[in-house]
Amino acid sequence: MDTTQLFRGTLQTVVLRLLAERGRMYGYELTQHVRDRTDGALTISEGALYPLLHKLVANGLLDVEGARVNGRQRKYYHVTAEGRAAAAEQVRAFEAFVETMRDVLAPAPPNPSAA
Amino acid sequence: MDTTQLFRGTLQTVVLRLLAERGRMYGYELTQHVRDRTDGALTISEGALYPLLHKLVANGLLDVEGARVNGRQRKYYHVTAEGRAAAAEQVRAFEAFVETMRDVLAPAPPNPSAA
DNA sequence: GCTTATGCATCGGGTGTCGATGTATACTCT
DNA sequence: AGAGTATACATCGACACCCGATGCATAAGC
Repeated sequence: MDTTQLFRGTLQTVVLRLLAERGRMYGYELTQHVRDRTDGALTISEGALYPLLHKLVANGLLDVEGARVNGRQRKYYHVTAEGRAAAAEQVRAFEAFVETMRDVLAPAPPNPSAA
Repeated sequence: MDTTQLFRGTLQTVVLRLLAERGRMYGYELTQHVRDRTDGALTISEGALYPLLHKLVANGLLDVEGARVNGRQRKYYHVTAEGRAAAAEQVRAFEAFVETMRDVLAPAPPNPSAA
């Protein structure tokens, strides 16, 4: 089956979080880093990443900085203050989501007698 | 923001798991049960639920059983053997997904020196 | 008799993602 | 010199999943 479906809506959180943690990264680096860090469990497709990066810049969550390294073009991204706040909030939202999911998927709910 | 986006791709897992746990339920009951169990954090829209139930039946993961209670029509669903296996697998997949997410979202990864 | 709750259902549209495709430069191997 | 691979950007068509609106029908409450 496809685990992929679950990652839907997570990409933005991942990108913001990684950039918040690591200061600045460029697109290709993001794909490689995530692939390595998850042992291939999560791979960011370029078709999803680049449009997202553009959108995040347009929304003021990221800033871009062009560069040229070893003759190759790069675009370094880093989070804005707003982006950093968004990252934190989305990580929190993810934790809440997991919590909710566990409540639903739990084998048996505890008796809701008292508070 | 919308926490809703995260639940994408989770609905099938939720439905299968609940039915595997509780034996049999009907559509409306599923929506109410999930709403109550999560204190409103997760609400299953009918526009998402009914097509899914039909699909799961078509795929052999669920069986249907028509009924009439208090003059009102109901359709009880219960998991097949295949559905039960799928439920277990999808819950496992969800746990793996969460695990992967934590690896990515973790503040700092441990040094990957030894096993 | 209107509204609310129960209970089923479909359908149009939006959104996020994949996969394919395209461009360009640098390195490696033969 | 030419082919293949890695690096690095980007777009675009198609698909899957879901929401919100809408519809039908019965029962209960006001």
